[in-house]
Amino acid sequence: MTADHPHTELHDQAAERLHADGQRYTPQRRELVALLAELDQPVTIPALLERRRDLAQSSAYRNLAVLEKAGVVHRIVTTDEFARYELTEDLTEHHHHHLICESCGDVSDFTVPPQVEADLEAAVAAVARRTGFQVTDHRLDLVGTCPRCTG
Amino acid sequence: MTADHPHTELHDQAAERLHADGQRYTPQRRELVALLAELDQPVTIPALLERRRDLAQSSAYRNLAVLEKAGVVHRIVTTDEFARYELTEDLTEHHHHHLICESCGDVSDFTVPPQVEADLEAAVAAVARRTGFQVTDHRLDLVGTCPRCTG
DNA sequence: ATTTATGCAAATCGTTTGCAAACCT
DNA sequence: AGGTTTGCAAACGATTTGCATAAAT
Repeated sequence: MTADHPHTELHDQAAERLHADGQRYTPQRRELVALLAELDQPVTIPALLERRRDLAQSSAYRNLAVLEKAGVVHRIVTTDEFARYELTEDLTEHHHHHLICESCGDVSDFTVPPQVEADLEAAVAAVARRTGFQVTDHRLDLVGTCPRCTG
Repeated sequence: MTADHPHTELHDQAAERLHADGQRYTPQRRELVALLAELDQPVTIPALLERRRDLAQSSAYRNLAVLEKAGVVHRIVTTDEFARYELTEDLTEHHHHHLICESCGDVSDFTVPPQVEADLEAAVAAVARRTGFQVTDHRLDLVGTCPRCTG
């Protein structure tokens, strides 16, 4: 992070959520949050470790689990063997969905028009009502081939 | 399977797709397809093995991979540690989405009204055009708690 | 006969965990 | 001091793979 702390609010919120969950916002956890904010795309743990060689693998796994439980990060499982992490939507204030590349495993974000999103929400609510399922999250993933892999 | 073969067409299609992929429709593969048709819900491999004790674990993994590559089954990865398999949509002729229970890991199917689905398709096509991403599949998952786990 | 499928047991690899040292407060 | 976090190395567990046997063509 640079000297003028562009993500102060982000870190404050992260700290608050961790404390609410009885956890500390340690330097390493802060570093993980900063890194995720910087990368702005769901990232695998190996990729995180490559970026920050000072992070111990086991601590990264443990801390991301802690951050997930506190609602600071979101864990995404795609079709490949790696889990990916990103900041939760309400921290980035950016509701979005995922483009999953079957070829390289890369995940990027996209949004749909508010109108479609609203219809989707309504349909989701209807399903919830009908089935008795308590919906906490909806995910719209597009699976296919990213431009880089298409060639 | 019963004597009057209620799923003849299903097996014919499965056989055709495997052959198109240079693979055989062996008895064990047929059994897996029959089992998936019967269960009518995405199932983990341990669950399949429990139902059919005669299936070797490694063969189940291998054959489901073969069936997936041939486009007969679809592999679903949720947040828990097990992958789940179901017949592909165009074999069951039933476009649907998934309700994923965070508590018990169970996955069930649901559909949205045709209108919403159509809007969704259109939005997806627009995203594809805009991003250059080649979309082969879209998935709408609702994550939450199923009625059984709600109590 | 030759290729392909199967089953067992062993290997693989992302992730988790035990434990001792370092770090808070 | 008392509890938490960290890092290393070892353990775990779903999935994959090597290899010898069985089946299919």
